[in-house]
Amino acid sequence: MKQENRREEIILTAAKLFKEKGYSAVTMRDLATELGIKAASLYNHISSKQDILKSIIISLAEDFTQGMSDIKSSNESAINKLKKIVVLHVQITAQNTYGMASLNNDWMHLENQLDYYLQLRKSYERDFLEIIKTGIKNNEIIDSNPEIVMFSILSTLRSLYLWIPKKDELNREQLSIELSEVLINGINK
Amino acid sequence: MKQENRREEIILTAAKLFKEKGYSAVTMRDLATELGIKAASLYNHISSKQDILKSIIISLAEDFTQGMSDIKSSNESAINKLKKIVVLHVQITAQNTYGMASLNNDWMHLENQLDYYLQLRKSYERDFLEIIKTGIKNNEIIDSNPEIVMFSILSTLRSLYLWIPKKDELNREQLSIELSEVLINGINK
DNA sequence: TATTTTAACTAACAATTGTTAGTTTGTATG
DNA sequence: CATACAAACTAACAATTGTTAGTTAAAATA
Repeated sequence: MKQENRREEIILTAAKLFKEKGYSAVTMRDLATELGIKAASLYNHISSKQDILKSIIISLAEDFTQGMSDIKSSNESAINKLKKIVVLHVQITAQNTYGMASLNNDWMHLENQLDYYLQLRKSYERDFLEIIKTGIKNNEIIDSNPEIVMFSILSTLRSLYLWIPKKDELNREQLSIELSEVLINGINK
Repeated sequence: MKQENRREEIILTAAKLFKEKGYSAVTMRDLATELGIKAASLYNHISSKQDILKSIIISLAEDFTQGMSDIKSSNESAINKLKKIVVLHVQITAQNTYGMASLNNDWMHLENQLDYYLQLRKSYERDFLEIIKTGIKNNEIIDSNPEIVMFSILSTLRSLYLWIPKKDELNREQLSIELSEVLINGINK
C-alpha cells in the first residue's frame, strides 16, 4: 500500500517552510531539499504545489467550523462560549502552528478552494458575532461595538501561531485560562 | 528635476498589490501593468524590487520607533501610555493600510535591512513590555502575565490594517477610544 | 532655438519556476 | 524465485522571473 506517511511528512515540512517565507517564496526545490530528495520525487506523493496548500488550509478551516458548530449548540452563557472559542483556537493552533501560519497568510493563493474557504470563514465570523450580540442583549457583555469586540479577540487568537512556539513552558490549559482572563476581563485594576 | 511623485506612486501601488498577494507573488510586470506602463520603465524610478519593499517597511518601522520614544518619555500613567500606543497604531495604520500589510507579512523578505528592522521591532516590544510591567508594579494593571497582555494588545493593533479599510464610517479618534475601552477594561459586565 | 533631462519604450538576458517523462532501485508479496 | 509496486532518480520542458542595454519622444531648461 502507498505510504501515506510520506505525504504527511511532505505537507508538514511544506507548512514549516510556508510559515518562514510564505507560500509563493517557497519553491518545490526548497521543499525537496529540506526533505533530502529531488523536486521531481515530490510528485510521487502530491499532485501539485497547490494541492499541498489546499491540504494544509482546508482541513484546519474545517476543524474550526466543526468546533464552532459544537460551541453554538452548547447551552452555555455567551461568556462561556467565548471561553470555549479561546480553547478551540489554542488547541488547534498548538497542534499545528505551521499550518496556522498558512491559514492566516496564504489563503489567498488557494485557487479552486478559495470560494469554499471564504465561505467557511464568513460563516465562522457570523457565528462569532452572533454570540457577542446575544451576550450584549443578555447583559452578560458590556454594551459595546460587537464588531470591535470580535475583531479584538479574533486578532489575538489568529496570532497565536506566532506566539505559542515561543512559550512552550506554558501548557495549553493554562494559556487558555490566562488568555480568557485578559481578553474578557481586561487588564484595568 | 526628477519627479519624486512618480516614485511615490509606484511604491504606493506596490504596497497595494503586496497587500493583496504578498511581496513574492507580485511581479514587476504586475506592478507595471497596474500603473499602465512596461516593467522596464519602473527602473527609471526605483532601483530594484527589494528597494520598493525597503521603502515601504523601514519608514513605517521608524514611525513606530519615534512614536514609542515620545510615549516612553511622556510622564503619564501606564494605562495612559497604553492608550497612547493604541492611538499611535490607529493613526499610522489609517494613514497607510497597504504599507502596514507589508510591514506585518513581508518583513522577512527584507535582505540588507532585515537586521535593522528586527532590531527596531525588538526594541519596540521591549519598551512595550516595560510599560506593562511598570503598570503591574504600580497597581494600575491587574496582576497578570505581562507577555500575554502585550501579545494580546499588540496582536489586535497589528491586525488593524485588515480592519480599518472596512470600517471607514468610524473615525480614528472614535476607534481609538472604543478599542482602548475593549482592550483595557475588558468586555465582562 | 539648442540642449538636456525625464520617462517611457523594445528587445533581450540568464536564472529560476512548476511540472512531466522515462528510468532505476530496493522491498514486499504471490 | 518472480512479480508488483513504491519512491527515488536524471533530464528536460515551456513559462515566467527580475533586470539591463539601448532607443525615442516629449518636456524643461539654457
